[in-house]
Amino acid sequence: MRIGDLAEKSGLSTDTLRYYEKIGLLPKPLRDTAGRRVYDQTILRWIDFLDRLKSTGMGIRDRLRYADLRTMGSASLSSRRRMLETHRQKVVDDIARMSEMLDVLDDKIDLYKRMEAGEPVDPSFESCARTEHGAPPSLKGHTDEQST
Amino acid sequence: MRIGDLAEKSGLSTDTLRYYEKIGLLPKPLRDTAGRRVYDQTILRWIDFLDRLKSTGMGIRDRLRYADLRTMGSASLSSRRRMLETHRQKVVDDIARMSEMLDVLDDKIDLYKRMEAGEPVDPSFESCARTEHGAPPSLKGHTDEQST
DNA sequence: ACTTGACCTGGAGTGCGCTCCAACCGGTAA
DNA sequence: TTACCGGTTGGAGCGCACTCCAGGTCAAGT
Repeated sequence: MRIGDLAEKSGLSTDTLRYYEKIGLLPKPLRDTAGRRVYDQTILRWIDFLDRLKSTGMGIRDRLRYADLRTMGSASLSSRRRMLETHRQKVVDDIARMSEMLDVLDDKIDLYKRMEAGEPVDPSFESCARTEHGAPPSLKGHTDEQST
Repeated sequence: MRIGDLAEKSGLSTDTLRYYEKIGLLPKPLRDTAGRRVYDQTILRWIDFLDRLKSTGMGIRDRLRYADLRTMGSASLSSRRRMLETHRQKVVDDIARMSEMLDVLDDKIDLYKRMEAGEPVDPSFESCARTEHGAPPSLKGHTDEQST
């Protein structure tokens, strides 16, 4: 498997694969007689896991640290577990934040729909108190142009 | 309310507030006689909403576009609604991806705990087939050093 | 009167994460 | 043989989102 095949299978560009190798995220692969990188299938699992770490918000530093620990073998097992547990908590927190935002968005989308329908809406009585809608009692007469 | 107070209340730095103003995310505030920015309380709701958009993965371009639409008033209501609906779907997808990752992490953390306890573990039989653990039948004898 | 501190502007610098490029090399097919 | 294709390297460039700094103004407190 050469770098082009791996790019296709992994969804990363050849440039990105070489970049990941350069910074140490990917192990240095074997080379064929012409000096070209030759990959084993197993690298795909590692890339997939790296992608997951990245797409769930782990930065390059931590991914690099995890990759380094991985090369150290079983001696680093507990360090890696602790990293994953820390990351797990971040993911849990992120899911909570995302879910909250979903409520905010639903309220807002609903409000906009009602306004588009020409329904008279007083933002002060909107259910969602944590968006920029929902004026406090002290503010009166603000319109969507000011608050949204 | 001056920029320092707003920074404290919003959690953004004064530099960031000025930067947001420069690129157009925040409306240009009034100035006092000395040329200093004076903010109204209502800006806090807008900043909070911008923060939410950002922290749920909306990039600066789209936030800028939304901010621009906002300044156009009610004429942009349906465009804004469509943007929010698009973003809502992204958030839903993100939550799904995060939740999936949670399962992956739980499996992996559990595996590591068992390995730390000295329990013999054959990664081939691991429950989680979508991580870099869980070798396909064709691969045999790979150890954590190769696969994790 | 002087000092302190918050503010002002414009512009440079930073870190992340790629992405692109020039210039080159080697194997294969017409 | 020639042309092409897919690799190789090192290094430059880019978009995002700030962050920091120099050098200045102004208002208020001692």
